[in-house]
Amino acid sequence: MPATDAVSPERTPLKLAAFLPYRLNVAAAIVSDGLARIYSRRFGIGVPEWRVLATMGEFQSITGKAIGLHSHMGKVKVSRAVASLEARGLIRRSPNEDDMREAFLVLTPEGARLYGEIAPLALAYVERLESTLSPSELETLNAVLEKLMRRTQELDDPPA
Amino acid sequence: MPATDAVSPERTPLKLAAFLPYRLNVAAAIVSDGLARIYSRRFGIGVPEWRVLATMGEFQSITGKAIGLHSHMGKVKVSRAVASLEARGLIRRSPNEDDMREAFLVLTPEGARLYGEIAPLALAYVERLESTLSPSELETLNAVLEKLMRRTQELDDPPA
DNA sequence: CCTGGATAGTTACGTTTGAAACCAAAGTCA
DNA sequence: TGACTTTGGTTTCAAACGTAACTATCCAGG
Repeated sequence: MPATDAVSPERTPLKLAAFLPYRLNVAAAIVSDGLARIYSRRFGIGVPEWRVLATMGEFQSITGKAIGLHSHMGKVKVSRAVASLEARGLIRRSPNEDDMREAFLVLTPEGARLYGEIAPLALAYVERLESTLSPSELETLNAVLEKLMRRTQELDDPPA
Repeated sequence: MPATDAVSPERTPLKLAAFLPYRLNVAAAIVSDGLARIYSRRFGIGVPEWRVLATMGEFQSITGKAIGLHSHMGKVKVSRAVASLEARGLIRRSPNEDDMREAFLVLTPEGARLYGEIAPLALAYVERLESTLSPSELETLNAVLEKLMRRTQELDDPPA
């Protein structure tokens, strides 16, 4: 048996390369970067802007709050992305007469055109990605991601 | 058929909630946050510091460069995380006499103790996570993550 | 040797980020 | 009606980040 091992890092089998949170993060970052490479330089937008655009392509008219919920971004990030897109004339605010706190956001024609350009590229990118997976792998992946998203939030570590 | 639809966002079937890069990112973020909640407040460290610690628990003695490679972090991030851990007395630099540019980093006894505390918690966390997946799901997940990491990097979008 | 790259790591600097404070418009309730 | 709270959204501020520049060391080729 090995000599005194009292203080040295216990032989926990924690290998980073096999550690799920790490692996997930790296995979997500790589995939995300790959996609971003397609739109960031070419169209001068970042991930938050892209998420807002994507959401607005999906729902023609939508409030900032709803964008945040749908795109998993905090209100600060949404606010800034929206401001930036508005400044570039890609979206427009249409005030909600029934509640003057919020406004409906709408793609301008230029915004719609840009979205129409990026979306197919983005779809083609995931197409290429997913084509490396078998149908059953893809199905399982989606099911697993679903479970992870659901399950984790319930795991609000119970007080010792 | 619908009236003129020339400019409006084409009916691309791009639903963010079903879009792989987005889903991956969200899942990774949620999982990562769940884990971070375990160590960030309780032990006052962030993700980069945790990654360095995890790497060092795996390889008793390792250079900054190697940490970066193993933990998928840039040298700046590694440098800062290492500096912070060193300042807190959790790791120590042991100069490499054969190459004075680099130094081997080693866990101090306190560092090892801290690692010994966090690692089991981290492992228990993924345990809980993975227990929601069937063995075959887990296996597929790992295979898929592997593929995504490999494949994506090759997809350096070919010049038009 | 010594001069011109490389390489490990740090520092400087501008950008991005999120928490918390803030603002204005709605709701609540007495 | 008029306080008090809540809610959508913005702003502020300090921390975290990445790129690029820098330092110090090492390694070739001449």
